[in-house]
Amino acid sequence: MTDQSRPGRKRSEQSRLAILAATLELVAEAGYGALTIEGIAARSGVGKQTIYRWWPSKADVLLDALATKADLQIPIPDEGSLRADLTRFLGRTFELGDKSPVADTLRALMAQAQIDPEFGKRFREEFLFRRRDALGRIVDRARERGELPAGVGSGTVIDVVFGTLWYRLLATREPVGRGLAGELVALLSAR
Amino acid sequence: MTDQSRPGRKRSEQSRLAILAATLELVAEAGYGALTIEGIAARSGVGKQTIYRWWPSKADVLLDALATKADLQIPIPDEGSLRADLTRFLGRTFELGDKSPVADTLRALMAQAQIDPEFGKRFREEFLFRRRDALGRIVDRARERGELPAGVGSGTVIDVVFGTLWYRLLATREPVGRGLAGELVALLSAR
Amino acid sequence: MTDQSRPGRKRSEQSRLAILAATLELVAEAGYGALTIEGIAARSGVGKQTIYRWWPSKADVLLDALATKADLQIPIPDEGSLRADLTRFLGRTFELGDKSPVADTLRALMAQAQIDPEFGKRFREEFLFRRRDALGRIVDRARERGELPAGVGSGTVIDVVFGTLWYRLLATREPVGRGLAGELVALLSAR
Amino acid sequence: MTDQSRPGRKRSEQSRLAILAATLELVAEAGYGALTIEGIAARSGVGKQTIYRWWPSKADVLLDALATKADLQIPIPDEGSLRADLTRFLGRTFELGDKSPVADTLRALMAQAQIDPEFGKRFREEFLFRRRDALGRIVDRARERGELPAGVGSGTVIDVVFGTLWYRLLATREPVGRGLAGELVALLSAR
DNA sequence: AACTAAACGAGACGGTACGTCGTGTCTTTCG
DNA sequence: CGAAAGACACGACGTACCGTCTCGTTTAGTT
Repeated sequence: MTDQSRPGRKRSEQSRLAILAATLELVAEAGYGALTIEGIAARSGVGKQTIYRWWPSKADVLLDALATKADLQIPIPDEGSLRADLTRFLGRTFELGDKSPVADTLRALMAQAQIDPEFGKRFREEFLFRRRDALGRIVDRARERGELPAGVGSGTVIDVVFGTLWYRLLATREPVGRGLAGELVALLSAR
Repeated sequence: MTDQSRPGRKRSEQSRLAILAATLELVAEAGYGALTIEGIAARSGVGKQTIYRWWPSKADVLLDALATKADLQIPIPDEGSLRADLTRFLGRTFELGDKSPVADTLRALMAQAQIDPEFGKRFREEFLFRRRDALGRIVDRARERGELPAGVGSGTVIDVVFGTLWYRLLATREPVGRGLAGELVALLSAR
Repeated sequence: MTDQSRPGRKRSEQSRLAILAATLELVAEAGYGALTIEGIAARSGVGKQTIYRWWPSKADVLLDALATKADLQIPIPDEGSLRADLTRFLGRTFELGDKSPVADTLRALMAQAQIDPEFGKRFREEFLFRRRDALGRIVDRARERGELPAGVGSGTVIDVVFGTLWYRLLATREPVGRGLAGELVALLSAR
Repeated sequence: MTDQSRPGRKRSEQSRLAILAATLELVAEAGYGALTIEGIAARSGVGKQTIYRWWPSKADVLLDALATKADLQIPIPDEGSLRADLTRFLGRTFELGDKSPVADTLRALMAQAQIDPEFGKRFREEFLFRRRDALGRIVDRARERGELPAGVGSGTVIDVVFGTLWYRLLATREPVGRGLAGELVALLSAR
């Protein structure tokens, strides 16, 4: 389909990996604010053009690097109760988000999504909404089982969960510990 | 103390206002990503030095502009019930945050707070934590009245409320309508 | 010897001509300053490598294109007098050099010969010195007939003739009209 | 007039001189083909913008550097005879043009004048035509004294002199020695 | 009234990074 | 195996802003 055999040199996988690796290193070392395309190119031994050819912005490189390194795919548990599913889902999410370099990167991406509208669209569609969909499945099943309080839409439940997580990440910068999972479960369970 | 009468020319209030006005105009016209100190100076007919003299970064100018224009101070209601207090507090908050230019500015500031650690500190202390404190009073009173579910800390309640708001602002970009207030109240009330 | 039947595909005459034609078109359209190998390849529908394979620089392509298009070979007249020979030689030269695209190309080549020493060497040997030799024959015959002023070397006579032509081309950019031939003849004839 | 007192920082003479010096050094070391604005800025410890602010192209920087270093103003002699005036004028010219770095620079400027039409105009008006005017005075006086051959216009005389010099510089690259002056005088004197 | 001191608009300065263009090379596929 | 297509590392381009630094000017106290 997309990989029909075209003439011409093929994209260098080696360069691609070097770019992603260099990007993560640089963000870890000096923060997203100091990340530059020029710097990535220099560190990875690549021409700038090679970066511009394949990614529309440095935030996209970073998102790609994050996705390639940390497998962001979180399995959707199905254990028969909201309590169990949510605990497991959040536990897995915390595991990722608590690693400081991953947390820093997520912060930077969410920030850049606000400042660069084009990237914002991609970030929402390729990252945020996928996570929403995953949680959505869990919530839908819980609703069918009658585990959710009436008067609170499924969308809102999802917003509350991710909202709290992101708020801790962005605003209070407290580690999103184990306790939070229990509190959210308590709050969201029908009583 | 600080404002002891010193010799020399006084700070020009006219320049200050021109800078803040120009800043808001420019953000409204082309977005925060296109905001530059150079542009603010040109638009407001001011030397760049005058901006650097009084604000540490362009985000600080913007925060100042926002505070000067929209009164961000939200009164802390005390109507005797969590339901009433929260509804009123959120209603007042939505009023502000639903005006698109204000929402855009808040998004930009939260974004910049992630990217520029120095500004992040100021933004948290001078803006985010003040809002938290206001809501904290409401929550504390509700707790005393036993209106809150057990097993959920006051901090978490606050995180849930603001988290949901910010998440809608930053991630889903849905208008934070009236309905949300009711849903949050329902969720947070002891049952 | 050199054209022994070698294995492999033969050089494509079609590509060669397309390259030369494209080169002349591009110079005519936007000037030598805007001429690029990349542009020639694109215009002629040829891979860049094909150009690099057969010419050492874009100036060489242009020189080749000029030689292929305008026959630069000027016959050496022998009419028995310096006056007649020189008039005829210069007339034929002017015919060529007054066509604006040819003049522009010559200017560009002489310029590039100054900037790129490698090409300079080739340009001198393959173009400039051949023209010198042609005029040299005329001058030598005139000298034998005693038509040249004493005290002026043959080399200088040639330098004066070509120097004046090139100077008009490069510096004053005046059309090298008919009159000039007469004046040069007058100046160079023994009196 | 032009130097009316304007607000703002003044142009830095130190930077200007550093730029001109660096330019000459770089041309001398690696040739005009390797001269870059970037290189000049680096060598002179100046920002690129400072160069772009004051000169329209690197050739203009070089022309300025040449004019500042070697005083290109050649005095117009008036000794009463074409022979004496011309000998002196050419002698002074040779002195300059025989210094290899000056010769190389002149070659490069004349070349660039062909490739960049904008610079070409400036080079002709600010350099070539001034030299022509100087020689023009000498020729005019000679004409009044009847020292020039009839049938050869003053403009052509000038073209012959400068043409021969430039041709030697650009094409044969022979040193323009003393002998040439004598031969030109012989050729141009009425007989 | 003279003096001092700070803030002001203007704008040049040394820098850094941008995103683009062209170079010359290398790799792949096709004829 | 030549030739198209096109990716690659590299280097320079010319521009935009950064934050700093003079300038000459204006405005307030302080002597």
